[in-house]
Amino acid sequence: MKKKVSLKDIARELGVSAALVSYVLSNKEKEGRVGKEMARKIRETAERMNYQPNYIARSLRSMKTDTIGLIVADISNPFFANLARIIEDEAYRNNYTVIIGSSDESPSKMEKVLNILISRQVDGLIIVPTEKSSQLINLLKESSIPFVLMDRYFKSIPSHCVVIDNYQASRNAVQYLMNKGYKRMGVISFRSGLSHFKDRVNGFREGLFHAGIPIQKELIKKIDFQNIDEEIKRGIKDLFFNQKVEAIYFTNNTLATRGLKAMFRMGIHIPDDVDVMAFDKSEAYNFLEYPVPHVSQPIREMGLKAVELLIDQFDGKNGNKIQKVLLETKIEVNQHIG
Amino acid sequence: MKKKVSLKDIARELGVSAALVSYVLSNKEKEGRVGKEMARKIRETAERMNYQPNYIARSLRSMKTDTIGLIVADISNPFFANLARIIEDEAYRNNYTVIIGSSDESPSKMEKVLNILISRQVDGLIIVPTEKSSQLINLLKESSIPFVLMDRYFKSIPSHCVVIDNYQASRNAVQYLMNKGYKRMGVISFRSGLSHFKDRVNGFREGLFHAGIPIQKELIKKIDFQNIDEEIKRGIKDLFFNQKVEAIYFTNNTLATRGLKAMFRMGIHIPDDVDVMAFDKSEAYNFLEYPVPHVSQPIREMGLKAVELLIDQFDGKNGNKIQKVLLETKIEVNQHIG
DNA sequence: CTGAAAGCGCTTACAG
DNA sequence: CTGAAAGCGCTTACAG
Repeated sequence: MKKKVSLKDIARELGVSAALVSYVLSNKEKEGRVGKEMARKIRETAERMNYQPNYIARSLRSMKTDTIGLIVADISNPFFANLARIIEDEAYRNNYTVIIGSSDESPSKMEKVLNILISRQVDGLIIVPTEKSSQLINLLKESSIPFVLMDRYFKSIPSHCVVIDNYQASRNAVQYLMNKGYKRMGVISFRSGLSHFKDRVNGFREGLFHAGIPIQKELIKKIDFQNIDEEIKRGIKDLFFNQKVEAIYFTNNTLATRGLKAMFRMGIHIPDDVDVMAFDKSEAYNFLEYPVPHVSQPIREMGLKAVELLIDQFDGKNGNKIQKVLLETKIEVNQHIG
Repeated sequence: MKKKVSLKDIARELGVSAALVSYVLSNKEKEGRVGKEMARKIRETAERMNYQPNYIARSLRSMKTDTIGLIVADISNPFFANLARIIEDEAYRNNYTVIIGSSDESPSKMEKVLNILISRQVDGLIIVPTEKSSQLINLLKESSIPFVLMDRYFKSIPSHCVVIDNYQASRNAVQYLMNKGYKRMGVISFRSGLSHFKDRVNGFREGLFHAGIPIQKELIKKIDFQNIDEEIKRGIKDLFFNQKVEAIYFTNNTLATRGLKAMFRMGIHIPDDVDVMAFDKSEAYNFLEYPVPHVSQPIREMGLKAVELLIDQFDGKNGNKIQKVLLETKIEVNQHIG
């Protein structure tokens, strides 16, 4: 185990003070204070001894860790994995590293992860908050640790956030289906208090309402997180056989892929028997005879913007003004892999 | 901005030394040194003042950060995302956090990420090494920072690693196809020096060889990372129309999903026109009429084992003996979502 | 049972 | 242009 070289080692080697070495190696602005010749020597020696600054010591002094905590629902979900990748790249580009944690949509798990990340002194957090975590977010606000909510937010808690306009996205989706001539449509969503699912269902409902199409409760299926495949199958059966809908709208990619799979297994043909519309894209859509129209989220913009809003807070930009970024979605019909 | 309370604050509050507080709050073994009554008071006060230990300071002292660096090819790839999730959970369970970085299969990017993680003083690393990174791994070995290679390794460099038996997996896959009565088969793989792709192709080749089936170069298609869709299409066309193979073997999930998609678009029917076999699972398989037989990797075991091997190194278990874990794969035919 | 002190490696205000 | 010193918050060997 080789001992790592420290500032002091370099200083001793050259017979100068550690302070001087620090100025040359780390404190760019004040480097002018040091003699050109000495600066050169110091840099040379540091190179030769393969000096690597100790970030921990630096952090203790500076009260900054250059680390961002990222809490998503589940990093193994493609949507969050993609988001994480964007954030990772953007963070590295700004000289930050990223510590990840998954909440599994559980507020207690989220609290646990949050506390761990805070105790690790992350400079700030990007959070996809779970259902029923508004209390926690309120507490976080009081702690004055910079953070940005992503994908979801709480209407009752003003906070920096980057979300899409879920309501409008669903309105557009319904409009798209109505333009195809459909009048009788069903929606399959999660039984969830999360704002984005609510907004998606509301957009669907109100889109129909504004078109003068009566809204029936039976056309809105709410699926439990726990028992997705069973409930989806039941929902589709009812919508298709009993309600005789012309189209089904799935409010996220999990529901869409599972639902499409179920329809496929049941021998229901798309779009002849019934048409579909999905929220989010999925690689699976490529394997259907019929391209699946879907609401496409600007994942890249979301990630970039979240990092930007966080770093703006570090830099004290925008004063104390809460930045709420609402991104547009679009409807895509043909999906290209990679 | 509320100042965080420190050990000293608690000590002052109670009129004792910071050392005492530290013993009670952190140094479980030596807590016996402290009076029961005083210990109670200290704990109570810490609770009341909402004391949170400063990990940075602790790390500086202890030379440990309780952080694991994870370098994968691309966190947005489902295989690595799943792996990352297992590792994340297992790390948290052992009181470690995880910093992630993606290499994009580029050795220079891998080096950059590696250096960043090392400078952040991670206690150890779990690495999916890129092609041509053996030099880098050798350097890492000299640095004596604990690490575990995963998914791939270098035969020339003895190091802790967790991999599957790619060669045997392919032998099994070929056997599976031969049992179905096929004699003329093609394989589609990447043009890559990575050991696992080589082993997969070799297993295929030798499986045929041992069965006395002549091996023709034209049956082995090597695809470039850069231009996957084009080359795959060409490869499949040649295998199907010119070589008239009975089955095609894809050596990973990217190749399989893209290849299947291409076949689907070309109107090639599976398994009537030609049969297939894949490496890795994919959600997309669910949407084919015909279930796709594939080699299934024990992702969970890989992740758990990698963390275990790393922590064993921290604890000085197994002496200096290099632990090379070779996991078994199995062939799965029916895939279940979730 | 408890305290004073050193030190982890760095940064930076202060003094010259 | 350069150095001595304090201090970030913690742990732990030493002394009593």
